[in-house]
Amino acid sequence: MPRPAPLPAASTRQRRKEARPQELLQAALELFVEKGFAGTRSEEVALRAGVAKGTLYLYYPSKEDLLKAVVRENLSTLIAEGANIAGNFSGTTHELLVLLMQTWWERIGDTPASGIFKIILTEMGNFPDFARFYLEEVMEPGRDLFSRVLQRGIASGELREVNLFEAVHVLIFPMLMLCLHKHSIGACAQAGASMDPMSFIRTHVDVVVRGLMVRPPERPARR
Amino acid sequence: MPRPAPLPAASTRQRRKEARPQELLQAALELFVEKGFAGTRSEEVALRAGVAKGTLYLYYPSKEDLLKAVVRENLSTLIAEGANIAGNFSGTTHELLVLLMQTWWERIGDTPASGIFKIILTEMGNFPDFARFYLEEVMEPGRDLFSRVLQRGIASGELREVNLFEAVHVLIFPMLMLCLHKHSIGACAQAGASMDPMSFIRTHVDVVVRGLMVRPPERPARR
Amino acid sequence: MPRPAPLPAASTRQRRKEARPQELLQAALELFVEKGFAGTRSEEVALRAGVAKGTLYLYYPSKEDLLKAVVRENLSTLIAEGANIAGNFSGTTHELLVLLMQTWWERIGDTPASGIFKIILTEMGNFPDFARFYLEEVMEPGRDLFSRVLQRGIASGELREVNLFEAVHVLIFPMLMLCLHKHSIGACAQAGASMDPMSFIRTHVDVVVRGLMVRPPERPARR
Amino acid sequence: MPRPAPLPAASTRQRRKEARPQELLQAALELFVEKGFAGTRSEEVALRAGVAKGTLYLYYPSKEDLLKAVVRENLSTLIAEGANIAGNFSGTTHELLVLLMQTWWERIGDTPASGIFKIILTEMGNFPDFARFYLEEVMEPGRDLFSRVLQRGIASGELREVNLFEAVHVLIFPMLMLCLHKHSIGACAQAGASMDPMSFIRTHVDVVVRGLMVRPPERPARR
DNA sequence: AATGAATGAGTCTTCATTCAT
DNA sequence: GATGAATGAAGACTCATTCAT
Repeated sequence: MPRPAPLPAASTRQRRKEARPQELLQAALELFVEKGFAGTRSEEVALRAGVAKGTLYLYYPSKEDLLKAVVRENLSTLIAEGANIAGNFSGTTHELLVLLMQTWWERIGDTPASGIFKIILTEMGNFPDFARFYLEEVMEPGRDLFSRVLQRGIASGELREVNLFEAVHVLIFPMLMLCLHKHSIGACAQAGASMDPMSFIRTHVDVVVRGLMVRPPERPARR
Repeated sequence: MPRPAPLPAASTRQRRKEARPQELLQAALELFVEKGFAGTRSEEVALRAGVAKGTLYLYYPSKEDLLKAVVRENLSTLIAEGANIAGNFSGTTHELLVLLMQTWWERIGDTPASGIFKIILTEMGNFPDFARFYLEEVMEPGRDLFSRVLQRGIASGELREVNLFEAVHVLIFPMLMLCLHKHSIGACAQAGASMDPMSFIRTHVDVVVRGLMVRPPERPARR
Repeated sequence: MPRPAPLPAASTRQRRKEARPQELLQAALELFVEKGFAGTRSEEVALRAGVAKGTLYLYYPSKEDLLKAVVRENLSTLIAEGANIAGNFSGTTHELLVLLMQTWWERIGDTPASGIFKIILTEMGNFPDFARFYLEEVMEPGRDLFSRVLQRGIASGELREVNLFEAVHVLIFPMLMLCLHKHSIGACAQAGASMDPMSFIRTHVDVVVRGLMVRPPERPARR
Repeated sequence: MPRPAPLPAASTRQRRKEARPQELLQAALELFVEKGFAGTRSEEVALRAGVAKGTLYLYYPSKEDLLKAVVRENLSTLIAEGANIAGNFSGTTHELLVLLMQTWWERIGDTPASGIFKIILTEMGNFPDFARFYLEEVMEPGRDLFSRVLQRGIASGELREVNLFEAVHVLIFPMLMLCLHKHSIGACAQAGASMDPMSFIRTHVDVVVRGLMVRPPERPARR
């Protein structure tokens, strides 16, 4: 990919200016996840983003607006990723679920964006529009995605008939807890034997898919 | 000032006075869960407990101490219940797990004490001793309990050999999410189709235990 | 001066509490007049009233509300006094006007309440409801009062027919300027020969009433 | 980029540059009058003058200096006009006073410069040098001017002997109030019946001069 | 010269905590 | 013990001023 134009290379100031919103959102996400929204001072956010107190307010008119921007930013990431991953797939349902979960972990779980779940969890009560936001834009699409996958498996005879709504949550909940865990206990030094997320995901999907199968393989292939 | 009636019950005032710490802890738990620790005004706690601002400080020297008392109180509840539930049991591992989970939900999940998980999750970062507290007194005992149950199942030939540590989390994580869910989305009016926890727990344990079985029943017994 | 009743003498705290709003309004009036609303720090008001910063906010939810309370308080004083002064009077129009003006000066002009005119003047632009407030509750009643007095004089043959609206302002404007003057130049040490307000008022009314008379006295009685 | 037209007049940019200080002072005067000095943001001044925030500081080193320049500028206008208006006059004192007042209104009262009185009034307390400034350069010359006019009238037998100092203020105060009025109530939409200043001035001078006359005309000539 | 992004001192306001009653 | 008036440290936000472009 040749980059023929030597580029006028916008001045440092200009370049910073364009990057600012992202940098501030990044810093805010981290701090809101670490210390909570109310527990984070707006100056801390600015400082972590490498600017002064006042600069924050050039980009976001209030701390609350900053929070909203953080949520919007990271929620749309989630939505986009979700839709993206669904795609066309032709393997077994088991394989599809493993792929979905692993991809999701790589793209979100293993990313600062994973912190958004903690924010949503804690601030949904204080900012009711987050609830609508999250339900409509994330939870429902996510549930639908997994519902369709399970239905596909049932239709193909791979899986037995179960309460879809509940089964979907059996699949999803551990993934969410993995994110929450990462930003709570996982962030504490004391935490002993930590889990390898990828390995956990394989075990999780393996156990759940087996549990949903009409008839599991005679001889467990792996592990 | 004679107190003529020896009375089996202390005076109302006396009774209230003795109940105060409990009432304050109760109010604090609720508010800390709803709005977060930093987002809760100490006067709110007092008011919800039916006393004046100053009274709170007669019982707890600071808001932080109040939080610590809330956590200690509810964590010890957790511990006590945990030890209580384990007990001697002679049925199948599946039955034992269903019993454990249902009992746990009845005693804790369906109780205000379930909010403690949200508090722990959000405040662990700000109050590092909570981490030690929680890890040593709750998580490890809990993990051990379920580890032993699974090992029992493996030993008896019911379950296949899996990574115990991970399998335990596949069992536990959805239970924790159930609590967190209850205090976030579950508390929002907008939340659509809500889940019946008891039914979810049955499905969850059913799916996971099947997924862990050496060879699941030829004919699914239920559902 | 006997003080027969030993008086239950409400506790100092209680007594202060009841006096607070007044004391704060008093301090706020003074400072807003001296330095303008925007130029006065809310802490200054509190300090001048002898309380701490935070105490102000126990009584008035914001600096702006404090301003509104100051205006309301002093405007209602004005209104009350105005109605009071009008009264029944049986002397000449000249005498009535002198009495009105002198009373008004004693009750308001020579009082901290006189500062309200400066506040109204400067803040009317920033707080449009003050305009309505002042117009309806003060200016119009005041204009009406003086209009009626002049009409009385015209009806009795004392005064010639003039444009009432304008004549009223010829009477009123110097009185208002006297107040404004007192809180601007009058408050500056450098101001040289200062004016005796009472004397000025006599001269003012004397000149204006003569100027309005059908035929002034052959021989000026005084001065 | 050729600039073909040599142009007899300096480039637009040049012209604008030379006009800048005036434009800034004009904008500042308006805003300080509307919202007060403390209530005006320096950026607003720049924007109203059509330049960017920083440009203001190329001309005035601080907001306070800007205020001082505004006051100086408009005070010297006042002084110049004052001296200008006095002139040689040969009619009656009444005619002279009407002429003086009307000219003053045309040149100042009906001009943005009239706002200076509001600024002086409100900022005299915060900027004590304004007091000296205003007293020495405006008030005293003004008082002297009117004093001389009245003395001329007394000397000529037109006017009776009165306390000159007070009489001068009876003449001046309504003129000042006219200006203040224009920038407060007069600027509010709600204000009902507004006054025609020129008509008011005639009535005012008429009434006051009659009131000062030794013996007013047997038959009032006008109105 | 002109701009406007950035700064940080200064304000308003909140709220944990104290203490006279 | 209980109260709630009072306090003042702390935090959100503004805006005069600077300075790189």
